[in-house]
Amino acid sequence: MAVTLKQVAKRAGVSASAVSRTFTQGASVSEKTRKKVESAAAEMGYSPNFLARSLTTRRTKMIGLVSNNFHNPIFLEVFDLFTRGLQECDLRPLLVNLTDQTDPEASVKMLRQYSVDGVIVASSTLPPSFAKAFRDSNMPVVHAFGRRSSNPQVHVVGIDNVECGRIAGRELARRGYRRVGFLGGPAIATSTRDRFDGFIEELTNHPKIEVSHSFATAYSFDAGRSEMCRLLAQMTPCEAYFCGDDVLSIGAFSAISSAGLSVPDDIGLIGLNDMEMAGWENIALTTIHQPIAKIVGSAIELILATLEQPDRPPEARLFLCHVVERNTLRPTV
Amino acid sequence: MAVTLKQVAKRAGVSASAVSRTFTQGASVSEKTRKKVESAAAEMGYSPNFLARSLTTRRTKMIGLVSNNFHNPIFLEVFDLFTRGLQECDLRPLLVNLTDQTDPEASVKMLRQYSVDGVIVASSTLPPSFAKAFRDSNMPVVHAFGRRSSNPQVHVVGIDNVECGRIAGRELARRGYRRVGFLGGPAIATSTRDRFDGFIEELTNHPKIEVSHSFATAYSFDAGRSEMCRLLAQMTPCEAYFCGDDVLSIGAFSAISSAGLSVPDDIGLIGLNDMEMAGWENIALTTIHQPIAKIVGSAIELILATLEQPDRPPEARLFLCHVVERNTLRPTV
DNA sequence: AGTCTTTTTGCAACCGGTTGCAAAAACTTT
DNA sequence: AAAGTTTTTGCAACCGGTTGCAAAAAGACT
Repeated sequence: MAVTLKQVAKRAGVSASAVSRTFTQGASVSEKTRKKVESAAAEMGYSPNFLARSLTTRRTKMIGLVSNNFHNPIFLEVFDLFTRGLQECDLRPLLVNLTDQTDPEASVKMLRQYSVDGVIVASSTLPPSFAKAFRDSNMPVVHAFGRRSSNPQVHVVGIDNVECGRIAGRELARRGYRRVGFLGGPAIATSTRDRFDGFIEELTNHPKIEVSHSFATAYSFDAGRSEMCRLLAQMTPCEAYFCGDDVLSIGAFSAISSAGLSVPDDIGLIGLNDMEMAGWENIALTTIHQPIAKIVGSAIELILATLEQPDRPPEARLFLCHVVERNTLRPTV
Repeated sequence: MAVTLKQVAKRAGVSASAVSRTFTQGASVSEKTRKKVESAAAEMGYSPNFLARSLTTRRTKMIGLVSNNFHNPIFLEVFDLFTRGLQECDLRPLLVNLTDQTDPEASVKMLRQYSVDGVIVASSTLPPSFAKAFRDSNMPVVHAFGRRSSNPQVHVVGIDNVECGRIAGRELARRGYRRVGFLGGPAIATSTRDRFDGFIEELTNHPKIEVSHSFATAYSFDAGRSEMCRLLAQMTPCEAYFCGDDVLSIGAFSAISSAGLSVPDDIGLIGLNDMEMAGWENIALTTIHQPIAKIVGSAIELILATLEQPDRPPEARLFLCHVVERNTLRPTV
């Protein structure tokens, strides 16, 4: 159905190679034949078939974009940034939505079958071993929002979650809270564990502060809300909570309001991410800003570099985070 | 690098065709050679290259998923549903993010170059002509969340936006509001115009009700908020507003609270979509429910059917919407 | 005009698969 | 065991391109 190179060659009265060369960057064609080919191609509406081309060039210009965070609103921003960024580099994202059913091996196999040039794993909950599976299969891979590891096996771009935990601990201490809690995401998620560790570590410097912790079942509004309901019902709640994610904070916020308590007067909250919604005036969440545009940009840059140079040693790029003060923590005393 | 069919053939001591047939549904291979091939393939870690295969089969099993709604949280739900649904049908979404820069022709060309089997346009703001460009280029296409047209040129799956406008008008009238407003999305968006038309039409049945209207610059929180701020400043506001989208409603809500007014005591709001967030307890938006899971499911079903039978006459599948009552309209009198 | 360079060109093989066709192999039937 | 039928198999051509190579064409220089 579609016009092929051969048809164009015939029409232009040249060989197939001539046509191919006209559409290949930096190939040797005279101005005269180039013109002939171009006008024939234009008349017939020809454009080269990328997949056929990829067979010999071994480049599909497709990047597997793998994620399992389709329930956290921040990922809409992440997808927007990734798709725009990739498009600007002339790459196309082949999307993989990891559900509980899909096993890792299957997605590795699938992306290999489609010969993607590289893979970006965008998730803060998947273990490093997941990204490594792609590496083991000889695909360039970058784990965005992933965990730094002591001897990195794959490229990681993200934040220092342990440091974020410390920042949160420091901030609550600075505000004079004496009983604080950590309300994390899923206990198995690497990001949760790291944030927790940093939080605890920082607060050991403040022995007078009582610390407790609990985990929500997911990074979602509902999980945050029901975990906070549980906390409010069970015991005397803490004075302030560090929630492992903004969407958890908002869920917790909702639970606190429903219980007839006030944020920040009765209970303080600090989140993590600084997603768009955190800045909405009716939410106004005090939170730790994660520079997602930088992370995404850097992840793309890194995957591009790795396409050029596949054996580039694994690198970890971690960006700094900072507190954005809004209205969910009481003022410094 | 990757293992090829020929290498497997050699190892198994059979012809290339035998290997190919082993991996092709319904091809004729004896049990004996199939076993030989399968064990050789397993040992070598072979799996067929889909793109090479697509050259002869003319099926890539890739679907272009085109959208421009990366700022409306409901689209995270939409992407989740689409990607899961497509994966279940053994199809892969190639994502295209239409920005203001990318022109339609370019994306048609791009998806043709990648030989996608079909295209799903997921947008409530693109004109029908956009989807038609794919059709004109001989690609199966379904416009999800699109506009019904009197003589449909492409498949459309969505809701009846005019009817939604009527529902909103009827609901506000039923509650005894006497001065109501339409706060729409971008004035050029087809969905906005249709919702507006239905709203006005319905309210002509209630001549005693005063109606005004205005448009936000985008379907976004900020746009909704700033438009509502403008309305509150300029004149005596209406008693209730129909906002063209939930995220606009939430923005408007925020503006109203900031002005020291109460929803629904001072001003009532009804949205459209019923996105996840509308149900969050601290928002509790009364809104018109759009059955997105049904829409997405139906869009996938329709694209599948069109792959089988490309000349299937264009079809419009519109789903019914209904009001979900929460806390942003005053009780019926 | 003749020789030497450089550029442009087409041939043919290849990328990794699929598939129509006819021959070979395996069964049935008599 | 021979003939007929069905199933399995490999050959070779093809899908839509790219590319190394050697020959042809164009340009530079005596």
